[in-house]
This record gives sequence, structure tokens and C-alpha cells, in this order.
Amino acid sequence: MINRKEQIEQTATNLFRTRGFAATSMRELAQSLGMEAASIYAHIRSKEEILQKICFRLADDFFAGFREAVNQPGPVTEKLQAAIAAHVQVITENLAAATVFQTEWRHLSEPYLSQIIQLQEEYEVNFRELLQAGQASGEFDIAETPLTARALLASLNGLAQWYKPQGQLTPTEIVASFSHLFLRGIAA
Amino acid sequence: MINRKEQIEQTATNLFRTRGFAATSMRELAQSLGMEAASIYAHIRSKEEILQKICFRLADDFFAGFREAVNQPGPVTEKLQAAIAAHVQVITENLAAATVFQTEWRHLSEPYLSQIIQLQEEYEVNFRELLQAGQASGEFDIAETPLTARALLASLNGLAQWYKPQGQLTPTEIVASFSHLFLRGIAA
DNA sequence: CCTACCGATCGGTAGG
DNA sequence: CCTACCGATCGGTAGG
Repeated sequence: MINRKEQIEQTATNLFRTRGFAATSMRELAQSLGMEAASIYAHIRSKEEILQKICFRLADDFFAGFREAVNQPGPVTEKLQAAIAAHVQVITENLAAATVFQTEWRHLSEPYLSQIIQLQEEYEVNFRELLQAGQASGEFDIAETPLTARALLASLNGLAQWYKPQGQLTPTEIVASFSHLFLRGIAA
Repeated sequence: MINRKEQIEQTATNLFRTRGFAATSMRELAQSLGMEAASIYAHIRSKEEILQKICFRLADDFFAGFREAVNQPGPVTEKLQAAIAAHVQVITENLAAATVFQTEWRHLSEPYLSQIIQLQEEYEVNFRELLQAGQASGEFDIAETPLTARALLASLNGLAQWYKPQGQLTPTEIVASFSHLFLRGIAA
């Protein structure tokens, strides 16, 4: 149902999440999979290749979610709510990968390192421009747009470190609470 | 003016910040200090000891700042503002150490690992109780107190990753913007 | 603070 | 997917 390569990547993602990329050895990964370390290389090229796939797939997901949220017609307030919902969805549906992306991207080598930094900046710019659009439309009243965009994104990203699928709050309730808090915080 | 041990810790903090704890070798650290790796052990017991000092010193600073902020008389709103100011101050005055604390604590071994997790939870509880106090006094109107506390802390902690001492915003302006955003977000 | 060195472990390859 | 193995590097110690 799931091929060996995906199994390796999934197991690696969980290990990278708890132990960190640099501190996870290929022998640990192999043991978790019930195989020898050398055998892993029949399926992947390198340890870093796994990290690359995790980071760039997540980045893709975040951008796709944002694009869809923003391309619908309507007031900026609704677009921002949709963007928050999309971001929360990517995280709750990819908990381990989202954590690894957030905390381990620095271990990428060039040119991937520069690329992922660039993508993170672009994503932040997307939110900043959304806030500015709301400012322009008269919906928002924001003193420091860059700081506000960073505060919002940091809050949303923090979700990866406390969300529990079996916890009290459903993703829908989480989205409502984030939206409530930040929309009140920036409403005109 | 500054002894060798502090010099080692400071240099290590900067290396841990950019390369990560696990990926920083004692030989790299030694080279940055202009000495041999073995010589470092005349001043410190182990690589992890450096990380321990970084994490627990920062935790101390955060708790001390919070305590001072909250022990003053006055409305909860002012206490929260003071707590935000204290947290921002600790980060801006210990940029590298704050980043390392936030991202590398998981590499601590027991019993330090459990202790630092405990401290992080306690600190979060402190903020949660402050929010609840404002709720009780009628100053705040918060739907999800735990989520709100986490959002606030994640926003403040994110500062460690974008604050530039030579940047546009002064710490005072940053505190004002965070306070503005969140107090509006939770005001009754 | 240095030289010399330890055992352990690392990511990865050769060859089957 | 395994056995066998590579060179490199790791954190740390002994002894001065």
C-alpha cells in the first residue's frame, strides 16, 4: 500500500523531529525500519536528500494553500481567514514534517539552503501584502505590518509544537481562535 | 576583561546558533578560538555542559523578568505589558543564546531535558494565569486562553529569529507593537 | 594549553 | 537487501 521509499521518508521524518537531523544516524533510521544502514541507499541518494524532500514538499503545500485562499473573491478579511485555515491545515495534516521543516532547514546544503530561505521570505511577504491590502481597503488598522505578519506566522507555526490530534481543540476551532485573536488585533 | 571560559561559551553560543548544537564540533569551536580542541577541556567539562549553561541561564532570565513584571501593583493589562517588555528585553539582549535555547534544548540529556521542558511549561502557565487574571478582572475577553498564551509566546520568541540590533525597530517600539496587537486582540 | 591518541561512530560505497 | 568495509571525524583523556 505504501512503498519502501515513502516508508523510509516517513520514518526518517519522525526521527528527525524528535532527535534532530544532525543527531539522527542512518543506523538508527535503519534499525527503526528493520534493515541495514547500507540497504537504505538502494532507495535514497543521501541523508540530506530526505531533508530536502521534507522541506520543499512542505513549502509547496504552504504556497498552494495560500494561493487558493487568496484567489477567491471577497473582502481581505475573508482571504486572511482562509489563509490562516490553509496554514493550519498543512500543519495539522503534516505534523512531523512541519516541525522538521521549521527546525532543521538550516542543515540543508547549498543551493537548497538559499532556496528554502528565499521561499520562507516569499511566504512571509505574501502575508505582509495581504495585511497591506486590508489596510488599503480600510478593513485593517495596523501600525507595524512586518512585525504583525511575523507575529501571525510565528503563532501559526508554533501550532506544530503543541497540536495533538487527540487533543481538546479541533483544527476548525483552532482556526477560529487564531482568526478571532488576530482579526480583533488588527481590525479597523 | 572577560575570562577564557566565558569566551568559550560565547563563541560556542554563536556557533550553535548558526550550525546547530549537534552539527558543531569541538574542533570547529577550538578553531574559532584559536586553540586546540583538547585544550577546551581545561575550561569546561563537556560540550553539553555549554548547552546546559545557555539554556538554564536563559530560563532564569525569563522567569526573573516575568516575576518582576507581575509583582508590581496595577491592572493586569499593565502587568501583561511589563511581562511582554521583559521577555523582549531578554531576547534582544541575548540574541544568540535565546535562539540556541529555543532550538537546541532537545539535545540536552536527562535529567536536564526533563527539567528544561518543565520550566518551559511553567513559563507558559505563568502567561496563561496572567490572561486568566485579566479575564477575571473584566479587562480581557479571551475565548481560548491556552491557545492565546501560546500564540503570544510564539510571537515573542519568533523575535529571536528576525531582530537585528541595527534594524529599523527599537526594542521599545517592538514592545509597543506586540502589546498593541495582542491587547487589542484580547481586550474586553 | 599542547601533542598524541583512544574507541566509537559517522555517511556512504563495492560487490554481490 | 546484505556483508564487508572505507576514510573521516567525533567527543574526550593521558600526560605533560
